[in-house]
Amino acid sequence: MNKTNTYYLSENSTPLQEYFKFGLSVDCVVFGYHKGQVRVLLIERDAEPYKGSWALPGDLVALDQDLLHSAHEVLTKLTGLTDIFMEQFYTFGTVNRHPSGRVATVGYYSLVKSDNYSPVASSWAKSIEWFDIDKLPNLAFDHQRILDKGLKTLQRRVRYRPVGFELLPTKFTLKQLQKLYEGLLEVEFDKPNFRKKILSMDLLIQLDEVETNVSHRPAKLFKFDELRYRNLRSEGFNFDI
Amino acid sequence: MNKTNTYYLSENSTPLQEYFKFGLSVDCVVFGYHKGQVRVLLIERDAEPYKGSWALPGDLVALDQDLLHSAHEVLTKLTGLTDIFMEQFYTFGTVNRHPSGRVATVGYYSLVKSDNYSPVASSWAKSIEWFDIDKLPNLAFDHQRILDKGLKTLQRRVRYRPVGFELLPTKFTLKQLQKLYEGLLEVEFDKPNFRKKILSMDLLIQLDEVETNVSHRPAKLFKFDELRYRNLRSEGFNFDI
DNA sequence: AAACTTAAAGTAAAAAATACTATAAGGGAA
DNA sequence: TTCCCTTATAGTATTTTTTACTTTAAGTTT
Repeated sequence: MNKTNTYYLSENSTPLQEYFKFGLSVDCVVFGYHKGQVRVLLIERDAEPYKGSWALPGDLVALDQDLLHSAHEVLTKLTGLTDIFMEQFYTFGTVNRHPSGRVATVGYYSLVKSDNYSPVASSWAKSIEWFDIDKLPNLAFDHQRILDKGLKTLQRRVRYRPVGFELLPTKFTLKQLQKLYEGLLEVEFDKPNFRKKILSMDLLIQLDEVETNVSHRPAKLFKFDELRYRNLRSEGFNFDI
Repeated sequence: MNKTNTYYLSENSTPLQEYFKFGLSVDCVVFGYHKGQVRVLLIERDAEPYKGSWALPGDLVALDQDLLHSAHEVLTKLTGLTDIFMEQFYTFGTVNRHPSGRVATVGYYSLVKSDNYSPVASSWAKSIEWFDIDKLPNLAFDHQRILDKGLKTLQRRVRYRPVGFELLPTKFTLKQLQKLYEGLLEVEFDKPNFRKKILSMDLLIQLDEVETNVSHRPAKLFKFDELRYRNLRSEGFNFDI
């Protein structure tokens, strides 16, 4: 039996409504940054299937809901966060990825300061927790694959967009910035060279302040020059770390 | 009425089966390269909705079919091409993007040699044609948006993946390769330096053949070393032009 | 054979990345 | 107060990569 082209012309015997039986879900890979460590937000499922397993926060999309809206709703429900930048990265649609039916899931990722709030488990999650990216439990469904792909996307995009600056306080030291990128990209940079590279971009404004409460020479504080970044971008500049 | 979390715990009144009414489709943005011009393959619809309009080749996915498989099937049916590198780039799922129901569509793009064959319109397409990327007709559904996003993805990815090699004959000269990338990226390269850069990647096998039917010194022919590319990739090598 | 065209190899300067050294500025302990 | 410790910041030297350009080679055309 030919199952293709059904929609555009009824050339085969499969009725149209047989195609409209997909479930569509969103899964959110919420990355958090805290003291040099990248974490990811997971929930412990309190429902079958995979009851008791850890999983990415996600949910089926309602018929009258846009995808990004759905992703935001999931995130807000689980973490209380609103207005978080989220971005789609891939859609996973293998036939047997879900035991309860044919469900394709659209992956979204976001990046937040994980020490800014405490996520609260909602009703369908037994608990919710941050996990360091290198100490993950076994995950439900194909969520490990989704997480991996999300992490790769994050690491790629973080190199070409100054997304990372959003994870720091408004005033920060170059060391903090370096630690941030080292944590996100899982690499180490040479300190003097990292300084040179960042400062040569001319994207930071040096403040007349230094850090306090350190038992050594305090570092100067900087802030991100967002206006200048926008100007440079429009001139063809590409942020690249 | 709370419509969320239905799947994981029945906290609200919407029955589970109400969520399984999505249609899922794939749309293929098939780019072709011909004499310095980038083209895209479009079909003229011979069925409602948008009967008579031009559209991207695409179709609903059957419940027992994987996404990529579906995309390949569409492409094969319309163009006769098989074993073409195709890649997912984005999923479009706006609530009202499709007049006949809630349909989310997964976008795939591919790159082919457009002068290698003549695509044949299949039963549900009145005609099929190559359009230069800057002379497009009005498109059905949200296909213009899908095409735009596909083109942007292509231009980004073509820089750091040897996708472009798919557009050349198996045996090609370095000049052909250069012209190809110049066409795709809309830039010009210095010939000796382009040579050096490409050859230093060690991704080409030099053949014992030269081009024929040219009225000047014939160039050596090369072929792409796919095995070596896979090996290099796994060692962390990144193609970058 | 000379002129012409393009391939292919080579070379030298400039720029960028990398590795490392030196100095400065604070706090803490003696 | 002075010396020591730590980390910030500045600076330098080396290597690697990119860029611009020159030379030589190998074919065809006249």
